[in-house]
Amino acid sequence: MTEAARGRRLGARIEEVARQAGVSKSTVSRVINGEQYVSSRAREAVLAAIVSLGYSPNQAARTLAGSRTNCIALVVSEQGSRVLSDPFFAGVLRGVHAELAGHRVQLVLMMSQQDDEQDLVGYLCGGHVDGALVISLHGQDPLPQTLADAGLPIVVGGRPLGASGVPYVDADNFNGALEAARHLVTKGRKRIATIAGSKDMAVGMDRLSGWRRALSEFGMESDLVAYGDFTPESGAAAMTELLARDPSIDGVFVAADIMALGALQSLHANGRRVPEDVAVVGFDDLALASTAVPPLTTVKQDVEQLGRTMTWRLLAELAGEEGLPPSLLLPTSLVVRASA
Amino acid sequence: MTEAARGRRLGARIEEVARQAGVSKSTVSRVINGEQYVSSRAREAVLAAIVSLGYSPNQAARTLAGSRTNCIALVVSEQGSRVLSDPFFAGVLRGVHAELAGHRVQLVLMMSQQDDEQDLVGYLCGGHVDGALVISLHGQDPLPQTLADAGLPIVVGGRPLGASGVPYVDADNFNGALEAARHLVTKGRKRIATIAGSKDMAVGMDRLSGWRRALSEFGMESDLVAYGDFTPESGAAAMTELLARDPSIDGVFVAADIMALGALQSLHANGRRVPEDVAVVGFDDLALASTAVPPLTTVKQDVEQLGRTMTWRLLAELAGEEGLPPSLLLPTSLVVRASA
DNA sequence: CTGAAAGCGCTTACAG
DNA sequence: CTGAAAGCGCTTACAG
Repeated sequence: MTEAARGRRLGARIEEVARQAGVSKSTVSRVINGEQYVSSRAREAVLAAIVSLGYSPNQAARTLAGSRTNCIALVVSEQGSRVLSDPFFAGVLRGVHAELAGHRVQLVLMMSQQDDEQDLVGYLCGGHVDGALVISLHGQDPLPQTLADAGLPIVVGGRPLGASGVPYVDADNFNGALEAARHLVTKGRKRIATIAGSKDMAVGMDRLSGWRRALSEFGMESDLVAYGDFTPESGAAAMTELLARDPSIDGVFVAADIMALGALQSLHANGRRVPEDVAVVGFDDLALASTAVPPLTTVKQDVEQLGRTMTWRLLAELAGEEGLPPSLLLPTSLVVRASA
Repeated sequence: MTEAARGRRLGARIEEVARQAGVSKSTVSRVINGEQYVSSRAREAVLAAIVSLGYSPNQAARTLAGSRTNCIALVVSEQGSRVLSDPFFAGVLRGVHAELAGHRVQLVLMMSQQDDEQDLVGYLCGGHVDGALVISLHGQDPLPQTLADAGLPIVVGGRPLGASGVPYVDADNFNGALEAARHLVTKGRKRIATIAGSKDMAVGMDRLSGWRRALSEFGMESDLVAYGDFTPESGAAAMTELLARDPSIDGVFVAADIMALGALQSLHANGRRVPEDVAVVGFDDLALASTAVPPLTTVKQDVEQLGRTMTWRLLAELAGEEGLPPSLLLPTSLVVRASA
């Protein structure tokens, strides 16, 4: 490896900046770290020297000397391969990146493989990052609790089931589903079913609760529930099951667009017209919702905003802000298209 | 910030490992770094101590002391927001991650915003990473050359136009396009056009060259060229233009599936049946190629393999391997579906 | 508001 | 094959 690649002999040291500015290393350090008690004369001299030398502090040295690492991790707790193609992941990543702009904080991407969760925890808690954003949790994943217990500042994307008291940001799934189901009632639907997500994920449960609440508001029975696993196939199977249980179904709230796609296929195969015979509302507002046949009425969640808010929350905590809300819910909105 | 979050008081130091193993810090360091001259007795004692203490070396200290950082960067040289939703990016990321597994090398994700390329270069060449993977270059981006000149080991994804002598990995665009065009000839097409990618990207030019070569093999004229910019709209516009220039077109090679989608729309709007009147071949084999109407015959490139190979090449260079090929071309394969 | 000095946890010649 | 010592480039009490 070349000297340059190892960061040696490349650019100035803090010592040279100090010399050029006519102050001590301590003062340069104070300026770099934005500390309070520095005379404006010293500050200006240091800033000028930094620019003229093209000085950039050595992060390894800063970290070792006890300050922060200026790195945060984005931890994807799941089979990495699948998740990376997920539009959810892409949206979150976009948001994280947007929020990080101008913060001089690097993003380290980590994926927990089943076999090396020990390594992951060791790395994260070993002082290599200042904090972590954790997304894509399945069921009762112990990771957030483990990290939080170790004292690492974290923010989870989506309400974690296995951890309490851990800060998280989530879409307002309950109210989104509530609005979706109300919309179906408003459209005159009398027999409204739902295709819910997995029982071991908060996102599934929260959307189911919202649907239940809406029906109970109108004194309707909430007995028509089938479960899927966020695949089109499971959506189709659930829809077929529901139609068998009650052929008079005239409305269905599907807890994810990806499952709604399967439900549309099943409805078509069973001779139902959408929305004439059965109105369908999805959730997420993926790109494919608007190109579905018919275009899907759905609940829009802003995934990029989720990434931004998680990042903001974490950076705020790292900055020592007090009184931060432990968790945050992002509003959703109903996007009405042809399917309901 | 808590002590734990700063990496202090958490786990053992090299000193404690040395004490427990009954050797010096130097020897522990040698074992950790897999050096040759360590007695097997010492090695075993150190390994045992490491396990029993749950020791994990402090990366900042290792970096500062002059060894490598064990971080590589994935640099996305473009408006981050767009790229992240791109299936190309997702595929590369998947490959990079897969190849990194077991290497104890962290991935730092960086995106070059137009305004802070200076910062980017400073960070990358400032000794914070051992090397970089650079993807998504538009036109004559000077970034690869800049990084290479600074002595940073890099591997570029896709042949860079603005840099010579910089190692890169790319799909074999020339031969892929050659095969696509030959396929059209084989199918009896007499008047074959192409919709090429932007002139300022190697991927566009290489695919165009392959198409040209195939037609020349058969003594056919390669005059029907229109250019797009890798959007469906540009594909539709280019197709419309081509049909206006020569209504007798009966085959078209489109340099990207995403543009082929637009071309299909244009053909439909102009009353052409696919493949009866005009046969269409795309490139990439995106998921949407198989669900297009009609399903698209296309040239498959393995994007995940691209990510893997880039990573392998970089790690090999960092490991000091000699005689590595400066650049690598990955084979493509024709996937025949209904459109041609 | 400022500087001298110690120390962060490793690696690496150097000497043996 | 092994150990003692210097040094990587910063930050941080401490004293002024």
